[in-house]
Order: sequence, then C-alpha cells, then structure tokens
Amino acid sequence: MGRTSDAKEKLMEAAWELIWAGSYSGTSVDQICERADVRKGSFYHFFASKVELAKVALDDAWEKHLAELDHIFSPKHEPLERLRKLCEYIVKDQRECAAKHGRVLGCPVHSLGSEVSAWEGELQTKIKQAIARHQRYFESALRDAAAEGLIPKQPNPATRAQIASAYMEGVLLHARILNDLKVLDALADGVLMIARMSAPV
Amino acid sequence: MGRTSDAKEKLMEAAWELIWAGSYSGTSVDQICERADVRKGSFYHFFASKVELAKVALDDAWEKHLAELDHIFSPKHEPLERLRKLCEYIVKDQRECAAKHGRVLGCPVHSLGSEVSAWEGELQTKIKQAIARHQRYFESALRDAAAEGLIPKQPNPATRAQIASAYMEGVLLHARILNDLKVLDALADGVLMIARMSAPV
DNA sequence: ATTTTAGTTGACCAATCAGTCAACTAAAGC
DNA sequence: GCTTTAGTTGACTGATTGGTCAACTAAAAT
Repeated sequence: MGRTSDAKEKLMEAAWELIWAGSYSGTSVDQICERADVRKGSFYHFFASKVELAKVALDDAWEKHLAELDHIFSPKHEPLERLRKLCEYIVKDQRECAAKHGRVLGCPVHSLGSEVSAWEGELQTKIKQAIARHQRYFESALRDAAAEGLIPKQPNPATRAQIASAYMEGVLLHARILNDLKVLDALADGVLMIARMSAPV
Repeated sequence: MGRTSDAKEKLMEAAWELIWAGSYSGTSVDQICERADVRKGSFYHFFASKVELAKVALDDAWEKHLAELDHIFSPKHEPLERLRKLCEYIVKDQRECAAKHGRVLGCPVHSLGSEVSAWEGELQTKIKQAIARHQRYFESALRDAAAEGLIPKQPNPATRAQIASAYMEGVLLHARILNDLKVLDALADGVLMIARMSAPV
C-alpha cells in the first residue's frame, strides 16, 4: 500500500502546540511545517487546509483528554473527590506544559474557541461540544454529591456546575495571561468551595 | 498648526471593534483602514505600527471603563450592591454590543490578553494592569462587605475577589464562545453567591 | 496673503500568506 | 523483481501582510 509515514502525527502535534502556545491566526502553515520538519507538499497531502488540520488536531487532543476525564470522574471515587482529582490533574498538566513551553498556556479549547468564536463550521461545533461535555462531568459529580447529602440541594447541580466550570475556565485564562502558575494553587479549594456553598438568602 | 482630523479616533474605534469581534492577528491593517475609511498612509502618520494602535485603543477603552467602574464602586452604594451593579452594567454592555455586532463578544481585555499572552511589551503590561485593577475593585467591595458583617470573614476578601473575578471572566468567555446572551443571566446571582459563601469545612 | 505645518494620498516594497502541482521516491503486496 | 500506490519534494502561484515614502492639500498662525 505504498510507503508509510508519521508526518501526519508530527504535523498534528506541531500545529496543536503552536496554536495553543500562540494563536490560530498567528500560526502559519510554514511555521507548522518547519516545527514538524515536514515539507508543505506533505502538509496538503494529509490535510485539505489549515483549518482542517486544526479540526483534526483538536479532535485528537480532546479524545485523549476524554479518556483522562472518564478515569477521574469514575463513580468509584467519592463525588467531591472527583472534582479534586480533576483540579489536581489540570494543575499537573499546566505545570508540565509550562516546563515544556516556558510559559503557562491555560486551556487550549477556550483559547482557540475565543479566537474563532465568530466563525462558523465544524471547528466551532467541536469546541462547543467539548465545553458542554466538560460541564456534564461537573454536573454528574455534583448531582451525586447532592444525592449523598455531601452538599446542599440548592443551588441545584446544573447551576453549580456552570459556576464551577466558569470559575475553572476563568482561573486558567488568568494563569495564561499572567503567565503565573501560582494562580492555579487556589483552583482546587475554589472549586470545592463553590461545590459546597449554599444558596443565597 | 496645520489641518485637523478625526482619522486617529476613527482608526482607534475601528481597530478596537475589529480586534474585539475577531482577533488581533486575524485583523489586518488594511481591514482597519477600510472600516475607518482612512488610507494606510494616514494610519502610519498617527501610529508607528499595528501593535502601537492596539495599545492606544486599549488605553482609550480602559479609561472609559475605569470611569464607569468608579461610578459603580462608589462607597455611596452598599458593598454587595456595587457588585450587583457591576454585573448589571456588564450584561447591559454585552447586550448592546451583541445587538450592534450580531454576536456576543465577551471581555475584550481577556480575549486580547489570551491571544497575545506569549508576547512581551507594553501591550502585555497594560493588560495585566487592567486585570489586577479590576480585581482590586472587587476586593474593596468585599472588604467593606466583610467589615459591615454582610458576608463571612472567611474566605478573606482577597481570595473571594479572585474567585469572583475568575468566575466573571469565565462566564464572559463562555458567553462569547457559545455566542449566547442567556449565559449571562446567571452572572449576578453567581457573583453574589460567591460573595456570600462561607469557608470550606 | 503667505508661510507653516498637520494631515492625506496612492503607488510602492519585500516578506509572508495559504495553497498547488508535476515529478520523484520508497515501501508494501503480489 | 516488478507493479502499485502512498508519501515526498521544491519550485511555484496570486493574494495579502505590515510598513514606507515623496508628492500633495488644506487649514491654522502669522
């Protein structure tokens, strides 16, 4: 079946890292090719366009993240322990990326999502789906926590999940802009405080 | 002193709107000029570079926002009322921008800040300053609220301000990516819940 | 009214952009 | 070992990028 190659994987990895560290518009196809050590002809052999590569790279990264989420949010862990584990995983991941790239990168889905929010197409759809699914993990854990009497029934798990995930996104964005890992130290406590807080008076 | 002109203001407004609606890298000098109905030569008569214009436009927008913040966070309002007023102002502003641009835009400082986070220079400095100052308004109101016994002493105002402002950023980012004004409906309640929550057990 | 000076214009630049293509190469399957 | 076919290459395109400049224009100051 002709010769084999790892150029596709190298391109995906290079693209994802460059877009994550910088931005989609600010990353050129030439840069991606140079980083992947692949010629441009090969790029367009594997991908129809730059945005097509972004889509495939996002898919790939999200699938890997999903596997991790399923592990973290396994019902074998106590509900609130799941949230704590998620925070620890994210902080660990941010630390590793910061060590690798020399700066804090934050959440790739939200960085890319914010930049291309005005577009229409599959990339936008994938990003929205990822955010919605991520929130569902939160909601599930919080519903279990409420059912087990670990947290108040009000605000309800859906509302709480929205607040907690928005907070988490905010912290990651903050850490990226300030390029400061210390911002992440408070993440787990903050999420758990939100998870346990009671409804307004 | 030679002829006068409003080209500088027109360029600043056009640039700010285009960058806010889209992104810095995705907005070209030609686009900015076309929108402002100004020729490129005039652009470089007033601004040394594209990034220079972004800096001045950010300064301008931030100064206008600061005036609004001083009004909202006036001690003549009750501490928690200040936070509610801020939320209402932000939601109102987002509604107006959405009506004007046909989509929810979120916070311009954070969108730009996230995109250019890897850069160094004055633009980056200005963005970090704006975020820090914004958080200080939160902290001041929360400290007053704690002093007046309106909210628990723990978590302390600084921690609470970090959580509340990160949450707010997260909600705005969420609203932008999902392009949905409904996301903002819960903002005020969420901020006030965080303002009133008690420390973890 | 004339000089001064701030602002305007459109042609221009080298570099870079995303994307194309025909010729070429090497490995897999037979 | 030959054929098939997937992958590689580098030169190429036209459009766009940020930025320059000398000639020009009009209003303010004298």
